[in-house]
Amino acid sequence: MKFSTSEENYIKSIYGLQGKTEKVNTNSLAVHMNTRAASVTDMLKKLKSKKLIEYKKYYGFRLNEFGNREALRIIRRHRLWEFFLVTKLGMNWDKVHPIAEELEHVSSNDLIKRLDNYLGQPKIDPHGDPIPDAQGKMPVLKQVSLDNLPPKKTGIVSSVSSQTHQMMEMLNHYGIGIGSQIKVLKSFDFDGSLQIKISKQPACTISGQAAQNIFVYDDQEK
Amino acid sequence: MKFSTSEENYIKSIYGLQGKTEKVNTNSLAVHMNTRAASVTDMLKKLKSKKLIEYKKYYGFRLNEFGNREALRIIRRHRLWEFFLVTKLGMNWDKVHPIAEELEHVSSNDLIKRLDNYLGQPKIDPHGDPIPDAQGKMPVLKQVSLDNLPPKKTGIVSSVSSQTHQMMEMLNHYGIGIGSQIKVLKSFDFDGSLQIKISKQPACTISGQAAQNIFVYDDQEK
DNA sequence: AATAATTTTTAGATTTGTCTAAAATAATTT
DNA sequence: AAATTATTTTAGACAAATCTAAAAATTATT
Repeated sequence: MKFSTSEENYIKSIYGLQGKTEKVNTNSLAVHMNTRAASVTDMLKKLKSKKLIEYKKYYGFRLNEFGNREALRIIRRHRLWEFFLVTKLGMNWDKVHPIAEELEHVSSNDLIKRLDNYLGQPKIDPHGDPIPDAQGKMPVLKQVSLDNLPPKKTGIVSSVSSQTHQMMEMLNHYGIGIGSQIKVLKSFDFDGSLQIKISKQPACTISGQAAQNIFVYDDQEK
Repeated sequence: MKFSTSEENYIKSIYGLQGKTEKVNTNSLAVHMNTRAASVTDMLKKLKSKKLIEYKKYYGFRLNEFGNREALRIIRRHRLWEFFLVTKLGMNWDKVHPIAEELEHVSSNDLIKRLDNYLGQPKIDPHGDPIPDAQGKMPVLKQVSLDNLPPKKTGIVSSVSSQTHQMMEMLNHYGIGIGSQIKVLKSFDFDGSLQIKISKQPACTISGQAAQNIFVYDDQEK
């Protein structure tokens, strides 16, 4: 089934809110979407008629099974595009959201399947959020900053906490990017610095400060 | 200035039609866009009020300077996305049009600039159509099928005339893709077969029939 | 429990883009 | 040149998505 851009935006927002509370109320959705309560009510009727939500007047609402599946499909598209924009086009992670907001509504399953493959089936987006798989399952991967990765264990770089010019310069220099496979060879208690190895590159050393700002997830977890 | 998806589609269609005839008439645009003449008239009023077209009632219309610039920006986006879909995601060129139709309306200049760079500033899309540059200039590059490329002259593969499984298998095998730099070392009059060299690969031989279906453009032209 | 305050819904209007049917204009034919 | 035909525009309606203002329902307060 196909949904309009507006419907998709509502679905996504409801999904986001119901994560925190059990049932969502009209006003909070209106605030979250920067619109009026009346507009929300109108859309709720439509989403109900399309069987995406449970909704009782004056009571509250939530996505049903079908609605949740749809939300996850949209979130998957959004996060894959964000990953693309950062890793392939070199945009900063704090700039990609509004563009992914537009790209996520392009509705071709084949496109998304190919994009996913092209990007190497990433599990975590550049903000560190998990990317639902094609079945709508959210990977549960714990991320740790590089200084907390046990030595000899490899991790995949999922995100970096700042994308200042200075930080990016250093990461580029060492060949560290999102998706890089990285292993801590040795950590020095003296100053917290780490000797690390990135696949197919010679070992190098980075400061503890740098390591605190690089996040990785466990390679092996299924 | 920002335009709606619908406005952009009209701009693009007018551009396409006025290429052939001098002024465009309401009915032909309606047919071209699969809509009614009345809808076209409505939109013409809006495009006129936004100063994109010259339009005199009952007479005809055409894009003005500003409208043409806008059309070329849209076409640029469309063709860059087509190039992306074919060269990066491996889609067939005869499948990419409807997806590019959606992607072309994503309106971020930074996105397009980066996409262009990422793709290597391509000049020709996978259908063999020129891609306007950032200033809206259409490159004028003559394309020839590989069997017509003079020996010792290098060309860039711009398109292939069929994307059957069999064709793609062969191209993959030889490492020939859109954007490949290719040189004819020797052509054999006996059967039309060609010995060719693709940059960074050993020389190989392809049949005359294959060569007729591979199009290249002149490397050197500015 | 009655009143006040808050939240949600309805009623009706607006904007964008579309449509059909009818009127206006232009082009063709006799 | 008058009549017929074709094209284009207008008038009025409709669907989607939004809004404001008022009414209805719920929740909180005295």
